[in-house]
Amino acid sequence: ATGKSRTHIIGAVPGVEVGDGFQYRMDLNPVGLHRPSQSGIDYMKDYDGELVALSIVSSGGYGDMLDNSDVLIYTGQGGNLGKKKGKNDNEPKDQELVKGNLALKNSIHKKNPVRVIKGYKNTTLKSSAAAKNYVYDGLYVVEEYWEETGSHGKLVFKFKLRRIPGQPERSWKVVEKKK
Amino acid sequence: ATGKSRTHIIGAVPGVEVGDGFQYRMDLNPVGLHRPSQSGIDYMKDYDGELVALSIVSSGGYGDMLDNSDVLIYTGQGGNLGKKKGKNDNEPKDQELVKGNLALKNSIHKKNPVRVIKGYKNTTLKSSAAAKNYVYDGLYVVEEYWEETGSHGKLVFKFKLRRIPGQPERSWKVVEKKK
DNA sequence: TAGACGTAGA
DNA sequence: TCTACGTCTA
Repeated sequence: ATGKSRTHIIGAVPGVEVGDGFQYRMDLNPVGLHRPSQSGIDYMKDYDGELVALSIVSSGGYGDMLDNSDVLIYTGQGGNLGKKKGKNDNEPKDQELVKGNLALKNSIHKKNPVRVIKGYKNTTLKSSAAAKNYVYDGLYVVEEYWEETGSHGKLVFKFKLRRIPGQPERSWKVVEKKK
Repeated sequence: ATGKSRTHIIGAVPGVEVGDGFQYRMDLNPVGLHRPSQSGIDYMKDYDGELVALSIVSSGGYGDMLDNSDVLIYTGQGGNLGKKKGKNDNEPKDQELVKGNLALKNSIHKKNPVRVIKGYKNTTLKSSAAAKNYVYDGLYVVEEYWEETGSHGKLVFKFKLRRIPGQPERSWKVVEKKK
C-alpha cells in the first residue's frame, strides 16, 4: 500500500500470500497482483513476443462457479457478457481469440503459473469483519480451452485452470450476504 | 484505512487534516471525507428535510480553476460536462437545480461548512514522492451561485465558495507533470 | 481514444 | 436502474 509498482510479475508476488484479502479491484494493482482496474485478465508480451496470462479475477460476473475445488472454469472476455450500461451496444457478439483470451490460450503450452483472485462481491468472509471482496487464491495453470455457444447463439471461450499442488489450503468460509 | 465508516459528517472529519493526500477518489470514502466514487458533490438530507452539501471534489474536469486563493468557483453537475464515453448521449443539456446542485444552493443560507478536496490528476505534489492525487483543502462556505450560458448555449451553475479563515495554510506546491 | 468481471449512492 | 469531475492498460 505504499507507492505504485505495476511491474509485470509472472507467478508468485513477493509479500502476498494465499488468503490475502483486498477491498477493491484497484487495491490489487499496487501490490502487483492484477493491474487492470476492471478487466478480468491481466497479461503481458512474453520474451518471444507471445501474449501470456499473468492473472485473472473471477468475480462471478460472467456466471463462473466459485467453489473451493482445485479446478476453475473461466469464461473468456468480450462478447458483451458484462451487464452493459451503454444503451446501444448491448447486443451479444462472438468472443474473439485476442488480448486476454489469446494470452490464456498461449499459457496452456507455456505452462506458466497464473495468479487467481476470487471476487466475492456482496458477500462476507466469515473470518474477516472488514470488507475484503477480493481474495488471492494462489497459482494455477491453464490446462485447456474450448468454445461454447451461449444461449444467445454467440461464441464464448471457456478456460480450464487447475490449482498448482503444494500451496496453502484455503480455510476461509464464504457466506452469502443478502443485499 | 480500516473498515468503512460512510457516515454523513458535516464539517471537519476527525483525524483528517488540511494537506492530507489520497491516491484514489475511493480512498476519500472510508475516512468520511467524500462518499461518492465519481460524483463531485456529496450531500445529505438535513434535519429539516433540505438537502445540504457535505463536500466537493474539484479536479479541473469541469474546467474550474485550481489555485491557492481562498475563493473557489465550482461548476455544478449534470449537463453532460464530463467527457462522456457513452456514444449517444453526448449532447450537452441544461443543468438542473437538483441533487448536488440544489444542496450547494441550500448551503448558502444554511451557512454550513463544506469540505473541499482538490484533485491534481496527472500532476505531482512537490513534497510527496507517492501518488497523492487528491488533497484535502479545508472547510469552505458557499457564498453565492449564479447561472451562466455555456458556449454550447446550455445552462450551467456556478458556485462561489470561500475558505473559512483560521485554518492551516497550504504549503504544498503543485507541479505539472507531462503525461 | 476506447474498452474493461468497477463502485457508491440516489 | 442509472448517474457520476473514476482508473487502468492497450
